[in-house]
Amino acid sequence: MEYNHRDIEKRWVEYWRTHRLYETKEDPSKPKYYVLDMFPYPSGAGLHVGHPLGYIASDIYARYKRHKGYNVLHPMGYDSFGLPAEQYAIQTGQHPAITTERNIQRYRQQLDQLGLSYDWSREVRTSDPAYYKWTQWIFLKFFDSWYNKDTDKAEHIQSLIAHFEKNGTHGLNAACTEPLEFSAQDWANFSEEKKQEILLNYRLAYRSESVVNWCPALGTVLANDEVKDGLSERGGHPVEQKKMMQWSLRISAYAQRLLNGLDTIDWSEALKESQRNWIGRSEGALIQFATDQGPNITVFTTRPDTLFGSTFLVLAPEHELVDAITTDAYRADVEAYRSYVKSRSERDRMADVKTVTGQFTGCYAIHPFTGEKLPVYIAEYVLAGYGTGAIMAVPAHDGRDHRFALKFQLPIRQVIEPGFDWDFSKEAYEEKVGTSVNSDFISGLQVPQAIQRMIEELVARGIGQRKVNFRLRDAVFGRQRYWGEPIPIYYKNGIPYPLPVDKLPLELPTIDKYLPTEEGEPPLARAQNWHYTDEDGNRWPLETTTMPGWAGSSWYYLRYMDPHNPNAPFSKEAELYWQNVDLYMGGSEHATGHLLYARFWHKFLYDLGYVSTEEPFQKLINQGMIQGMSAFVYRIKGEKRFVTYSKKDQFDTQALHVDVSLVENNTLNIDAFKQWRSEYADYEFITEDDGSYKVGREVEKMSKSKYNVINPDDIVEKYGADTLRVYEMFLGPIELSKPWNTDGITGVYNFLRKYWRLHFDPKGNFSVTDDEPTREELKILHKTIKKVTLDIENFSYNTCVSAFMICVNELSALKCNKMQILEPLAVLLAPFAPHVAEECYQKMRPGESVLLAPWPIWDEQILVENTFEYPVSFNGKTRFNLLLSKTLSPKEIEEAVLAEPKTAKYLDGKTPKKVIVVPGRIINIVV
RNA sequence: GCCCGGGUGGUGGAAUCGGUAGACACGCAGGACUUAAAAUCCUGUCCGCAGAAAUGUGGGUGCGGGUUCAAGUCCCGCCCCGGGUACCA
Repeated sequence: MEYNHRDIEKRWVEYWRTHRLYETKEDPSKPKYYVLDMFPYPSGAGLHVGHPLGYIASDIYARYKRHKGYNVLHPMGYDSFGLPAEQYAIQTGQHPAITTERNIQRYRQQLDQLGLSYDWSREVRTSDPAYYKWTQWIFLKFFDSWYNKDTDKAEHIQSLIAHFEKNGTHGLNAACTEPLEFSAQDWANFSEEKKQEILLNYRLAYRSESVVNWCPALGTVLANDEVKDGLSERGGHPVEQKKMMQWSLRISAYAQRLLNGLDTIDWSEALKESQRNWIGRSEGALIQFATDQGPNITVFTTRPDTLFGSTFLVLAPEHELVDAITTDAYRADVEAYRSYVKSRSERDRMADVKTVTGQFTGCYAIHPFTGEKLPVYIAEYVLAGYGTGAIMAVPAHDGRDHRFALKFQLPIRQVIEPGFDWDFSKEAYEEKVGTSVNSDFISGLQVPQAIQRMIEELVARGIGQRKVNFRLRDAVFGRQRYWGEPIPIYYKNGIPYPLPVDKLPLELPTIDKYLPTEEGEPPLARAQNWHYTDEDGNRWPLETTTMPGWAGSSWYYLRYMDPHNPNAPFSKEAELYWQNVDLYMGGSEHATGHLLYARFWHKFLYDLGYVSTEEPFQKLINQGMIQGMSAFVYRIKGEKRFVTYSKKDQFDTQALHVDVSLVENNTLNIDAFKQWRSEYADYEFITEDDGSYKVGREVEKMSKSKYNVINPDDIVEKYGADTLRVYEMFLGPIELSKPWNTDGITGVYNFLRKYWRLHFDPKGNFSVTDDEPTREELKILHKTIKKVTLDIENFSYNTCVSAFMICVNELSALKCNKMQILEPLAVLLAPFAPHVAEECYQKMRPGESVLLAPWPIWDEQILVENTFEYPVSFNGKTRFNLLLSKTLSPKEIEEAVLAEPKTAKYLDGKTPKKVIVVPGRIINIVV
């Protein structure tokens, strides 16, 4: 009998399930540890080999922590609202809930095969009304809250109303959309509608105009990645930028706290840096410019010290003052330019710096100090959403302004002296280092002092103020889609009101088609009876947009703590026990989206007293992406012939993706290919000289459409879950991206067989003995315990696997079959290959699960070495090794090495200048 | 464009603190066992050059510079690849 993974894995999966070893209860006698994976979107393509990378890595840690005596929460669920299911529904008419359910079942089946230690009794699904009831509940909390900048936290809207009743806006310091001013008397006299409108200006969930990709032909809003080169990906229709009334969440109120919190959590510096950049705090000033067309223009600048170098102003084309300042002579040109900009996405506008475009408005601003007339332009490189949507251009000290000035032949005026030669006609000098020149009262000051002095002067003259600006924008929260959480709001005379809590969940209605209405209303507008009937029997229309994909994923980690609670999102007790996630594993593509939104929701819930921690995820690890290795065949254009890779350049060819399952060692199975694509059955193949057809290869994202998806099922079937688990960890560091390649999998499979054979004789009989281990065997074991323990703590799983291989190789060479060695080894291996470890462990300790065994501890005494083989190098080049006692002092080592006959040879008669001795490391002789 | 990663043999990768570059695997080559194959086991394998071999010798961690007794590791300037860029999740 040989190692039989099918038999072993089936048996122990069943055992763990019936013994409920993965289920977790709150247990105050043990320390808690919460290990979480970013839950997947259950796509129709099923799980691919990239998904398990993070799941296995976190599973190993969860299992390790259980061995270490922690009460581990390790749940899993599904982010089951999303666009692909809706797309599929549009095409087939199939309700997204049905396809989603089917996909989830497939995911579950695939996850179950991998031996992951999830507590499935805690599963959550974002599209389940029992879950999204609480997503809606949290939304209503946002709606009922405002942000008090004095207490620096969210408060109930009642305290704002109380403030208005007492003082109006006087003394109010609140996050808002527009600054407002009114008295307590005014407030008392406002109509109900007016009051509600004012409150909306302060609520954390509010409505405002924001810009979207509008596709008139499809009658819907598109995501940026549904737009390619200004056309919709579906159908290729033109897409324009359009302003639309939308729900937003006031995340900007939390910008500073989101920034500060980063210092308290254990995430990679790279990830934190991404979030810092995304939040984008910058200190500067607002400066007002008078114009010859009436209205003042307020600009935001981080470089008020360069005000004297400003030679023109630029407004975002969408800026609200554009109409007011444009002179009649330029109105037509300005309109034409604005319609051009409408066709450009924000990303195009930022990415494309080579094409400089803009339009003069005919308006001139007045320089506040020199009185000089500065032309006012509109240009796409100024974005409406950042700062005030208007800038003072300083071409000498800003690259974008410089390019613009060259294109429109505007003056470039140096106001900072870098202290070395600089050709301002060629390039802007952007560094914040140097001395102010040509700048009146700040001339001679260094940049930081010049900035301060300028702001003081602006404030003194009443034409400017100090301002901290954040790049972080409020998060648009409405989607023109069907497959998302309905927003629990109804409208009375156009004013939004919250649905009473006892009406939650507001469930998705059934509709005939998953498309927008003919009038361009979102799909929910198709629903019959999409109304709220109040206590008096009045019917009010309900909100028709739904929540974005990130709504449900912003708090799911809290629901796992108490997943079936019908009365609250989670109980106070469960929250106090589990607190927050200790280890969060997921892809780096979520660096600024999900991870910022979830932190924001968490802080909001903290302000309201629902959670007891300020940050949701203490430690976070990004697993790398497993990429696909796409294969290509080359069709000769206009002919019925394919040409092999090495000869493709002799023809004009077109590369076509070919399914990677039809390729082995870069050789295409031509018959299988013809069967796969019958339209190519009569094609001719120009092959290599040996008659084979070689495909081209390219590393790409794993995707169904690229025919490069590798599914874990076949590997589990052929080699078993343990092999897949160990292999994926062996591939390299978890945070590194790499293409999937099964070439090395036999090495891992052989290792597990070799491990198994330590316990069984060639006939398959269990053959472990109680003999006392030798010192050498103990040394191998303890070396491995140390290495594996430390490497798990560092999440360096690939080197753990190497350590296991070395250990098993060495034990095999010694023919070691001793229980005192193999029992601790089984515990060490259990997090990585739980099935085979359980098989071997239970042979040694019948009826006891390896999952519950305590983690072995290494004995440093056994590992002590008293000699070290020093590499001896000459001028940094290693020449030979020298075995010396570890007890020698550096001086004795130096003497020993100089006495060594080989040393004389490399000295070649010269005297050493210097001998560097690092005890226990290296000897370097400088000649 | 901007922000964040990454680049080491034929391949995946190791080198945890600036201290022997290439651990552990895959692949390849040779050998043992076998009628044969598979499986297994053994040996070799960064690249040149010299040598029958032992060995000697030079080069080498994307490219170009620098710091240091010593650089894959630190610093400066480039090149290439991947991810994100606010309605994919």
